[in-house]
This record gives sequence, structure tokens and C-alpha cells, in this order.
Amino acid sequence: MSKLFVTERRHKIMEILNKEMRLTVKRLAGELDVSEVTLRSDLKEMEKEGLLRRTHGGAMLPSYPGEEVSFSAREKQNKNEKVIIAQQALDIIKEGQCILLDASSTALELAKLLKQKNIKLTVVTSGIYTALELRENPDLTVILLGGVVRKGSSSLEGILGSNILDQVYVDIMFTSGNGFTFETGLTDFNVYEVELKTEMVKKATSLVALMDHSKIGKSSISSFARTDDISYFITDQTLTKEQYNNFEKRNIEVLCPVEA
Amino acid sequence: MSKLFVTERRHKIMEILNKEMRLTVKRLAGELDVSEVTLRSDLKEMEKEGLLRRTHGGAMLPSYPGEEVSFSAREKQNKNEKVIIAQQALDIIKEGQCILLDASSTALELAKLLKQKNIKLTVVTSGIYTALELRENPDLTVILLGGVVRKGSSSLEGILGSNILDQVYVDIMFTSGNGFTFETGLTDFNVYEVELKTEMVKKATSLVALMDHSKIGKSSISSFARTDDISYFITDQTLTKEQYNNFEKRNIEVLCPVEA
DNA sequence: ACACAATTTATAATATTTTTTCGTTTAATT
DNA sequence: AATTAAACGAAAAAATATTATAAATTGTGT
Repeated sequence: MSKLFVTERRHKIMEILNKEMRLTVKRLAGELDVSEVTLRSDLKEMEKEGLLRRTHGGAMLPSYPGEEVSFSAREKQNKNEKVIIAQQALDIIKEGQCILLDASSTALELAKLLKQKNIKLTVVTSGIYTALELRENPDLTVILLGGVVRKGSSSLEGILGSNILDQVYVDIMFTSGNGFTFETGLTDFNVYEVELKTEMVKKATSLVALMDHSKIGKSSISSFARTDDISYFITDQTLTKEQYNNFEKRNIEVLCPVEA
Repeated sequence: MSKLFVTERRHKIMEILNKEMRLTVKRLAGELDVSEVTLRSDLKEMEKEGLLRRTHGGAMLPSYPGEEVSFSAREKQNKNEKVIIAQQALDIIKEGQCILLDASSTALELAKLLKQKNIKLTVVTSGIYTALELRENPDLTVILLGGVVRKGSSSLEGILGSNILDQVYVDIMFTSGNGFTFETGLTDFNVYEVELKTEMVKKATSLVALMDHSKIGKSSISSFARTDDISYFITDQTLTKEQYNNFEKRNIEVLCPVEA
């Protein structure tokens, strides 16, 4: 097998991990034919991005809410940022609309806020936990898309369930992702999830990106929306003038907290 | 079996403990293939986290002061009946099949058993918790149907998601319900859930009813399967000769526990 | 071809996990 | 209560895995 690029290798690691749910550094080294040191640095990076959980000797899929394991510290830390983003997103939503939420944790935060509101909405989502959260509020009609469910992901995957989308008219889609650059648009790493997200983006009249500042300037493996598709870009920190201008040039409305 | 990670091992310990309610260090050492010392340190840690209570030679589930015996006993009783039914259902399933599970708690028990098996299957379900349970096992391809999610129900409702069913070939459907009589067939009370179940029944090559004895002879508001649709009827108590003959007459195979 | 940067590897020092050993404690039995 | 076998805890030893650092490799641009 020819040498892989870093990105390709990490992609492969995720593939293996998704299939097997666990992996050892040793086996990986044999399989991918690189040194263990290299893989450890891969795994370290990937853990920082929340793609997996490191253990001695290997790595496992991260555990998600709903499982008995306690939340990782990282989850909790980023929560504030997600709430800040979700609160701003609320302002865009109007009574009676039909909105689409992906399975991201930011959209889950938005769902938690919606649960407490007195506003009639139809919400379509690909996130299982998002749906479970929203159903608590009887003002909301909650539709969960169908598809493949896999360990390590609370999202539905694949386009099996996308024909539900043909049966509803969607005003706004709220989505997050693993990275955003002006060139690549919104990107994510799970190919199957991206497959579904791409379909979701197509259906939405307007697209709202929910991206915390750490994701700006990064890009992941596969893209599910071009920059031109985006109508609103919501983030948790004030942007640089240059970034701001770039958004303005493309007619994208930016929402971020006012200067502290 | 390859060496487990610490996390995995402790997870397994909890699994065993939850099932057996008690465990000995010695047996664990044999089962998990690590030294007793290692396990003792595991148990010590886990006790600190409140996951279990240490004893000489082993560990037990922690007992909570306010535990109400009556309620939990009754719960368990009901659960046992479901487990008895689910275990019999297992025998019908063959490697490589595609099965359909509804959102009933009996089907959820079946899912829990399947989670522990080493058998490759495709499982399509309308139960959210059923899907979450099954995804833990990588041998299983889990497909969740889409649809409306409502408060108080962990089932998907309505036929929105039923076109996923057109894309898979289903060998067996396992379903429960609120009532069964020979005249009305299988019945349930939630009309929207029934709407989806009806579609599911149509798709399955063979239909297996999972009904505890208390439901036999009762009938609910709407029917989702005629008696003639049923291939197997699984229950938790021995039937009367009359009931048995009635099933036989219609060519329905009955599975129930052998006389005590 | 050269220098520069990025990536990967080798190696050695650390750190973690597991087992072994052994004296002590506990529980069961006489 | 004395005896005995099993279970325990502490600490050293062994086995693995990780990190840091420097060296080697590869790719890039000039």
C-alpha cells in the first residue's frame, strides 16, 4: 500500500474505529504501516477534536450523553460556548416555522432552549437525543429522520431516511460541523453523516451555521455545504475585521456576542 | 479474546454485576483473565465511585436506604416475563437475517439479548431506545425508522418513515401489543403507532407475536395484525389446551416455557 | 541542487498498568 | 477459642505504553 497523507490516515483510523469500536496502537501500526509514535500523535490530535477517547494502549469511541459514563471535561467546558451560540439562534426562529436541526451538540443546546419556550414549531432532526429532548414540549411537533444508527454517534446516518424530507417544507436549517473555511465551506469527518447532512442542506430555504470560534479556519474531510449556501453564521466570539468583511462580501449575516 | 482496556474491563464488571447482582473476585479473575489483585484494585476504585459495594471475596450491588421493595419486586416480575419471552424469540433468529422490532418493552428486552450475542444481523426498529441499545453491538446493523416523536412515547409514530421499509427485505417482524384475541388479532391503543405498525407488518415475511399471558383475551382500540398474519406466538406461561388447539388450528406455532 | 519546513522515526527516559510475593487479616470450622 | 484456608493489602518487580528529544526522511519552493 502506498503511503497515505495525514488526513487520509486519520480518516482510515476513524473508519476502523467506527467499525470496531476500539483499536490498539499496536494493531494500527501493523495495519497502517507507520510507527506507533506517529499514531499516538494522531490519536492525541483526534482526541482533542473529540473524535475519540484515548485509553492506555489504544482508543475507543467517545461516550455520548445518555450513556452511564460521566461526561468528559471537554464536553462541559465547551457547553457555555454552545449555549451562547444557541441563544442567538433563537432570535431567528419565528412561530409556526418548520426548522431542521442536525445532530450536533450545539443544535442539542438549541433544542434545550426551545423546549422551554412557548412557541409552536415543527422541528425535524437527525439527532436522536435532540428528538428526545424536544418531545418534552407539546408545542413542538418533532419529526425524527430515519437511518442507520451506529455506536459513537447519536446521529442518524445515510440517506435511507431522507425521503421524509420530501414531505415537509423547511424554512431554516441549523447546523454545526467540525470545521469551516471560506474555500471548503462547512466540513465534517463522518462520511455517512455528511451524506445525510448534504441532503438536509438541499431542502432548507435558508441555512444557519452554528460554529464556535475554534472551528473557524479548520477543515475536515468532507464538505456538506458551500459557503454560498450559508445565510447566517453564528459564533461565540467577536470576529476579526478581516473575517467580518469576508462574510459581508458574501452576503452572510454574522451573529456574535457584542464586545465584552 | 484480546486484552481489554481498563475502561472496558470495568464496564464488563458492571455488566456482570447488574445481571448477577453479586460476584466473586475469583470467578471474575477466571472470566476476565486478569489477576485477582488487578480486580481488587478495580473493585476498590469502583466502590469509591459508588458503583458497587465491596465484600469479602467479591462485591454486590449497592443497596439504597430508600429502596421500596414492593415496587422494585413488581417491576422485576414484569421484566422477568419479558425476558422469558425474549429468550424464546432468540431461537427463531438466524445469522444474516433482517428483522424488524417494534417499540414495545418486550422487543427492547429482545434487543438487550441481541446486544450480547455474536451474530450478524440487520435490525430495523421503530423504537428509539431499542435502536440506542442495539447500536452497542458492532455485529448489528441498526436502522431506525423515521417519524413523529411524541411525549410519553419512545416509539416513532405515523407513516412518514415507512418508505425506509421499501428499501429493505424483512425476514421476521417481532411485535407486541396491548391485547390479543383470535377475533381481533393484535391490537394497541395508540392510533398513530398502530398506523406505523400496520405498515411494518405488511413488509415482514413472517410475523412473531410476543405477548405475555395477561394480554391474551383482551383487546384494545385498533388492530394492526390479523390472527392469520401471525406465524409464531410466544408467551411466558403455559397455555390451556383450548388455547393451544386454537393456535394449532390456525397453523400458528406456539412457544411457551415447559411446565414447571 | 540547495535550503526550509513538515512529517515520520528511533531512542531513551518516564509513566502506567499488571503481576508476583509475602506478611496480615478475615471468615469458616472444628 | 484455636485452627485453617481463603482473601486481602502493600510494595517490589515485570511488562507495556507514553512522552520528549533529536535525528532522519520526505516534500516544496527557489
